[in-house]
Amino acid sequence: MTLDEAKAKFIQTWGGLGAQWGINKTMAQLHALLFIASEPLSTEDIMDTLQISRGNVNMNVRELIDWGLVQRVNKTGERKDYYNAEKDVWKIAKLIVRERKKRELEPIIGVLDDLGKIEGDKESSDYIAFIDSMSRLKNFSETLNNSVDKMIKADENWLTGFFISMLKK
Amino acid sequence: MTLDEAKAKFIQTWGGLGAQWGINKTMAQLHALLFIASEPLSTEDIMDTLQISRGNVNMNVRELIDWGLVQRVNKTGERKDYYNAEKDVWKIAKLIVRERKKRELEPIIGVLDDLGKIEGDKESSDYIAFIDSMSRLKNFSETLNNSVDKMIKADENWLTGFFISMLKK
DNA sequence: CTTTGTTTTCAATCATTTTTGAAATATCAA
DNA sequence: TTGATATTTCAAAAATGATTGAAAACAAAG
Repeated sequence: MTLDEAKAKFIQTWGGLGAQWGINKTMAQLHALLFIASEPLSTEDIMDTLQISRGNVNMNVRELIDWGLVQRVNKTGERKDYYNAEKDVWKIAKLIVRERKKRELEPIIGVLDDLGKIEGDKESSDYIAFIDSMSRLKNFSETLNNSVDKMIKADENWLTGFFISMLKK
Repeated sequence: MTLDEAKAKFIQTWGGLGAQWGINKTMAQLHALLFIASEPLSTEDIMDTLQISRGNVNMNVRELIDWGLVQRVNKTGERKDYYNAEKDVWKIAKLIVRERKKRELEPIIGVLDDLGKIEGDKESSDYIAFIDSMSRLKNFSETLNNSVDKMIKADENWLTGFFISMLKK
C-alpha cells in the first residue's frame, strides 16, 4: 500500500465510522482529510480530493467549525480561505464529547426531569414503575454528565491514568 | 401531563436520541417502549402502540435481541412470543458499549495498525507525518479499548466511584 | 463605483435507508 | 396429517437525508 492509498483508505474508514455514529459521512471524511493534511486546505483542494461539490464542502466545513474541530485560516496575500483541523487526538475527543453533552445529554436530563413530575394516581403500580424508571435513568444521566465535565477539564493522561488505576484493582 | 402522555413523550425522545447516534429511530422507540413496560409485550402490542407494521417490529426486535437488550419470553399456555427488555440502566449501558466496541472500535484498531505499516520513503516528511497521525490515533483507540474492557467488567459503582475520585483532585 | 474572485444559500435532484405488507415458512394442537 | 396461528422474509414503495449547482450575496482591489 502506498502513502496515497493509505490516506484514501483512512478517509474512507473514518467516513464509514462517522456514519455509524450519526455523523454525515462526508463531514467525517472531510474531517479525516484535514486531520491528516500537513497544511491547511482550500475549498478547491477538498472538492478535488473528495470529489464533492462546492456547496457540500461549504456546508460540512461550517459544521466542523461549529464543533470546534476545524478553524478557518488566511494565508497572507491570498484571498481564499483555508481550513485547518485540530491534530491532537485527545483534544478532538474532548471537543466531540463536549458538543454531544451539550446537544444531547443536557437536553435529555431536562426531559427526564419533566417526565418525573407527572400527575396521576400515586398509588398505582404503573405510575410508580414509570416514575422509578425515569428516576433511575436520570440518575445515570447525571452521573455521566458529571463525569464528562471532569473529563473535559482533565488532561490527556486522564484516560491512561484511569486505566492504570483500574488495572490495580 | 398524564402517564400515557409521558410514556409517549419518553418513547419519542428516546427515538430521537437514538437517531442522532446512528440507531434506527424505530429500534430506539421500541427499546424505550419495552424499557418502560412492566410486562413483556407481544408483536401486536408493539404494532398498536408504535403504529408500525408487523415486519418492522420483527426486524427491530431481532436487532435488539442481537444487542442483548431484549429477550424473547414465552407465557405458559400461550403460543405468541413476548418480548422483555433489560431494565437495569447500568447493564443497558454496558451491553451497548460492549457491542459498539466489538463492532467499531476493534475493527478500527486493525485498520490503523495496517495503515501504520505502509511502504514509502521513510525520510519524507509527508510519510513521517502520516505514520505519526496513525500511531497517535491507534494509541488513543487502544487506551479507550482497554478502559472499555474494564468498564464492562466493573460494577454499577464504577462510574459513580470514579466521579467521586475525580472530585477529590 | 465596478470588476473580479470567493463564499453562501437553497430548491431541486439524487441516493440511501426504512417501512410496508403479503407470501412463504414455521410451529403447534387436534 | 391438517388446519389454525404465529413468525420471518424480502421486493417494492415511501420516507428521509445528502448533494448538487447555479444564483445571490459578499468582499477586496483597482
